[in-house]
Amino acid sequence: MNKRPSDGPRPTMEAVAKLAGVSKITVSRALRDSELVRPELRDHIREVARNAGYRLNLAARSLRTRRSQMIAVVVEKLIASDRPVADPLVLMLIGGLLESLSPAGYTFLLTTSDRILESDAIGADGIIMIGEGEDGQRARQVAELGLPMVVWGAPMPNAPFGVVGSDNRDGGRLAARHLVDAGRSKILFLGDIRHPEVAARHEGVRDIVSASAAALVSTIACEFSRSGGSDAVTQALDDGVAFDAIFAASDYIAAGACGVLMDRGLAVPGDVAVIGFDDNAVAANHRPPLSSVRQDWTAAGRLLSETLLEALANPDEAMVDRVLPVELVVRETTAAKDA
Amino acid sequence: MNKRPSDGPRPTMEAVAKLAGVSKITVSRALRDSELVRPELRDHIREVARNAGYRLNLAARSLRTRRSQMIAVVVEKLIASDRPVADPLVLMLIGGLLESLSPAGYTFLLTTSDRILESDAIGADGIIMIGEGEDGQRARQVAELGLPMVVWGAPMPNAPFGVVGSDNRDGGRLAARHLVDAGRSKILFLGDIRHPEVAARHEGVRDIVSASAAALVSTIACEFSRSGGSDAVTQALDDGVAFDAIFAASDYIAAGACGVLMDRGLAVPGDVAVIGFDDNAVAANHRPPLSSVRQDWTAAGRLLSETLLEALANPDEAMVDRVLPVELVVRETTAAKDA
DNA sequence: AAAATAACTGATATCGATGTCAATGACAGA
DNA sequence: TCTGTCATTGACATCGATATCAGTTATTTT
Repeated sequence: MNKRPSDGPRPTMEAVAKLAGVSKITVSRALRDSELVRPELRDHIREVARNAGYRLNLAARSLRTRRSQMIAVVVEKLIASDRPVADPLVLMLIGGLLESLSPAGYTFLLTTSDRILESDAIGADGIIMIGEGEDGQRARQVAELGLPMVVWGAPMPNAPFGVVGSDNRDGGRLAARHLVDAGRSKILFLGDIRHPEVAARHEGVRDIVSASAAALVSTIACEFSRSGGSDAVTQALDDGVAFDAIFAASDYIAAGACGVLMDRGLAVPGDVAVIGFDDNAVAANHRPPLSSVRQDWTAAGRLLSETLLEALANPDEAMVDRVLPVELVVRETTAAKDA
Repeated sequence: MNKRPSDGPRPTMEAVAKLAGVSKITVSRALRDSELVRPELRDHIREVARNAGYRLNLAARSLRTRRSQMIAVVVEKLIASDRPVADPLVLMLIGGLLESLSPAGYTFLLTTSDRILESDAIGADGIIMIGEGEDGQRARQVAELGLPMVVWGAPMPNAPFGVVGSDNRDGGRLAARHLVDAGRSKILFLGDIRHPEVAARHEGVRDIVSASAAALVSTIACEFSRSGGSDAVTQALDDGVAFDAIFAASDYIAAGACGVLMDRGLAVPGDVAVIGFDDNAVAANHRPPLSSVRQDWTAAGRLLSETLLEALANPDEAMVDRVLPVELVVRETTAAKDA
């Protein structure tokens, strides 16, 4: 049997040491695979420990070693029903994080930025933050805590933390070029460019239109939600803006936009081509299937944690920002104009 | 200024005590709002602590109090690209958990069942598990760790843990009754009934058909994914099963099913009515909009954590299972047959 | 065979907080 | 003046692990 016999409190190292006839420090070493302990003795101790149902006390270890082996993962808000952070993609990112943090012996503390700022204790060795907040203010505040930190977002000058993010500008370029190639010439941009990542996408779009015959006819700020998209398109239509293509900063926005267009009798992609961003489940399930720009969130998670782990290992070196490539996913909402 | 002046290591209580001219135990009490300390002195100590940039060392506290104030939240797997657990709904649940765990002073450790089982230390005061795994095996294994535990799923007899879940059977009933009311009589059930929650939905459906003129013509096991749904329907069609309604165990399955039906020239809901389960973003964004059975995940999160916190407070009392109501959401895929 | 080296194992102090119980001073009542 | 009570504050031990340095044997070297 490999459970402890009695149901009393769990044994400590001291107890295991007594059972195995050695000192507790030797138990400590044996369990940590130290070469200082004779192999047979080590195995013996391990067996004794297992039979006794021994489990390491993390609090004690952390206190002594001054490392908690925990990483705080900070999200802006979890259930703001329509922010991008409530997206399944965030789960993928978290999956990627788990995948690389766990083998390195780290566990994973989930919080929001509000909470980590107000709490009087942290108990993590480092921070991974998902989304910088408008202008990166939020990230700067969290960085004040003084822990090594990496954030997912757009690179910022003079940031006191590392940044990992998708190549948003290139994403904007890919999408815009695709629209232009499909014969579109009047692009409507939906998204809030105060958000650094969206700003980068916007620049990408401008890179393309300024080098072609197409034009960026209007930019309308909106929330990252279905209703944000519908409202924005409604406004554009009511304002009499003429456009034959929409670049939306998220798939949700794109879906909302499509809905309004079709309700008003405009064909997608016949009259207006639409492309989203993220390539989430909504895009693939949309009718007609939505073209989009895919971000590789699992890879993102891995890269974030790798970057942080490196920083933890070399506290003195400055952190490097990293950029992940994005990929154009062509579906039906961006078919060529004449097709 | 409210940051510590020098960049040395953070001060301990001992240091704060020296600065404030008291003993460290008094500092401890002051920071914990004990009435044992004279109010003015308490305020003074707090100010000194803040100016010194003092932060409580959680490891030390945990070691002494034998409580970590952390709850492990265990998910089956995070990125099995198409399992329900990779659903945004899980994020809502997590949001609900955070919402009630944080005010109670608990933080939140995210892991998978694999990892919690293999690790040699836990460091949490209790466990919340999302999904029991097939037959509840997984949950039983995790329960062996000996920590208070609550799982999200279907109630099980003799479980060594508390169970909180939606009223799946009633969900099955609501959906089936709705289909019957819409004039359907040959229902196809898509979902794996080895999964306890799906089994309960299946029973609910049978409750209704056995009390009406309708029939449950076939039950086909499939994965919780779009492709699972397409495969299952394809099989049913190829086998020559005759049906005019589909109950799918998730919205993804339903979406996959609709795709195949329409590709084969069958109208939804004209020829076949389809209803999903969960009511996630895919359902609302589907064309035509998908009817579904909604689970309130945020409430679920709250209920899970409340149940666990109660168990933590009264270790001796047995845990009670709890059931959350579900709600029928009627959209277009289940319009009446003759309409 | 003596001395030097290697290979293990152990004793002690320590990480930073808090529970327990003792000590101090102020003040009321006898 | 002396004792008892209340209100505060402090000393000490302790939670369970690990770093450091000091032993204790084997093993090799000369």
